[in-house]
Amino acid sequence: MSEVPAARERRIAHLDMDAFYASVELLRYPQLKGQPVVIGGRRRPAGEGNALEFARLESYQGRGVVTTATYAAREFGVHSGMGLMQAARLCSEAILLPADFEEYRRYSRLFKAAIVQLAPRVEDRGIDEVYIDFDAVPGGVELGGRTLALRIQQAIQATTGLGCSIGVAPNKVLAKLASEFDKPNGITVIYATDLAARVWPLPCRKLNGVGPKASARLEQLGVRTIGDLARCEPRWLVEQFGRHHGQWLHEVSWGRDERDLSTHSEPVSMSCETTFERDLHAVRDRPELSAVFTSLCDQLAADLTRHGYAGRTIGVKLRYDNFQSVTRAQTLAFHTADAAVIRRTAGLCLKRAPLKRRLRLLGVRIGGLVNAAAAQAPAAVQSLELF
DNA sequence: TCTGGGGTCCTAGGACCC
DNA sequence: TCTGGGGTCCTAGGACCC
Repeated sequence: MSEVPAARERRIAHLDMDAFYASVELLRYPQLKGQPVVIGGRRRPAGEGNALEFARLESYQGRGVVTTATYAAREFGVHSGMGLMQAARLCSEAILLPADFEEYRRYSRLFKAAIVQLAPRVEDRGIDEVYIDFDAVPGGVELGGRTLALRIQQAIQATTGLGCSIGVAPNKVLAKLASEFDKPNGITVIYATDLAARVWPLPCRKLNGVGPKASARLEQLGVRTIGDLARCEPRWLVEQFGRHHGQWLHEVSWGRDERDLSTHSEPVSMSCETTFERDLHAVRDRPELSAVFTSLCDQLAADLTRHGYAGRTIGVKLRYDNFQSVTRAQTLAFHTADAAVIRRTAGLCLKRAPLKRRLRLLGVRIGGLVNAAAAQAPAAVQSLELF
C-alpha cells in the first residue's frame, strides 16, 4: 500500500449523464445513432406532419433554442442554449426532435434509483446530475472512489442503457470539475494535491458559479485561468467582486469548498412562462394576451395543487421585443393556490408594468411557498383583517 | 434570423418598528 | 429641528445553473 495523503479527505462524487436528453431519444430511435440530432423547439401538435419522418433542422422556423445535441451534432459547433436558426446554419442536415420532458423525467427517476441502491446519500442537482457522498458507503473510498464510481456507472448502464461521467474529489466544486475531465463515459478521481496540475490550468469559466459576466470581467482584469485567480490577493478580489463573491472566488481557486451535500430541499417558488410565436401588443392583441395570461395562471395553480403547495408572493414577468425584462410582484396576507386569486393579483401586477412596447414573453410566478396543509384558509385570514 | 423554461441565490433600497 | 443604529419585510433586478 502506498502512502495515502488523501486519507483524511472527503470523497464526494459528481455524476453527470452524458448528453442526457439526446441519449434518451437514441434509445427510442436507435436508427439515429451516430447522426447529428438536436433536441429543442416546440412540441409538434399531434397529427401534424408525418410521424414516421424525422424533421430536418433546416426546415425549422421559430424562436426555439437547442436544449441538447448529440456528440455528432456538437462537432459542427452546435451547443445547448444556441438559437435553432443558428444551429441550422451550422448543421442543416441535423435531425430535429421536440423535447419530451415526461420521458426524460422517467429516465431521471430510473438512474437516480440505481444510484441510491449503491450509495444512499445523494444530492439532486436537476434532471441529469447528482452529487454522491462516497464516505457514506462502506468501501466507498477504495482507490479514491474509483471502484464505487465504476459500479455506479455499470448499474446505470444496466438499468437504463445510458452512459454517464463521474468525478470524485475532496469536495463538490472539484468533483463537478472532475466529472467533465473525461466525457463521455469517464471516471476521474482527483485529490487536493492535484490542484496545481489539473485545476489551475483551466479557465475560470469552468468553475460552477462563474458565468459569462464574471468570466468576462475576470478576463478583462487579466485573470484567465483558475491558477491566475489563485495568485490574486483576496483583498483585491473583494474590491472587484464584493465581499461575498470575492472571498468565494479566492476559496474555490485554492480548491476549498466545505459545503455538505443537501439531501433534502423544498421548492421556494414556482412559475409558468411562455414566449409568443410573434410579439404581442397589450392593447392591439389584448384578447390573445389575456387568454394566455389566464391559462398561465391556471397552469400555475394546477402545478401548486398537484405538488401540494400554496404561496403568497405573486408576480409577473414581462420580456419586451427588445429582450429587456421587468418583473412586478405583490405579497398577499395569506397563502393561496387558487387560480382566480392568482389571476387577480397577477393582473394588478401587470397594470404596474410599462406596456407600450410589444411583448415577446409573459410569465407568472408564485413565491413564499408552504405546504398546502400548513397554509391558512384565505377566507379566515381575510375576515380577520376586517377588524 | 438572435436569444426557452424552470429554478436558486444575492444585492440594494425603502418602509417600518424598536 | 436634527439625529442614531439594528432588524425585518418587501420589491426589483441580475447572475447563474440545469
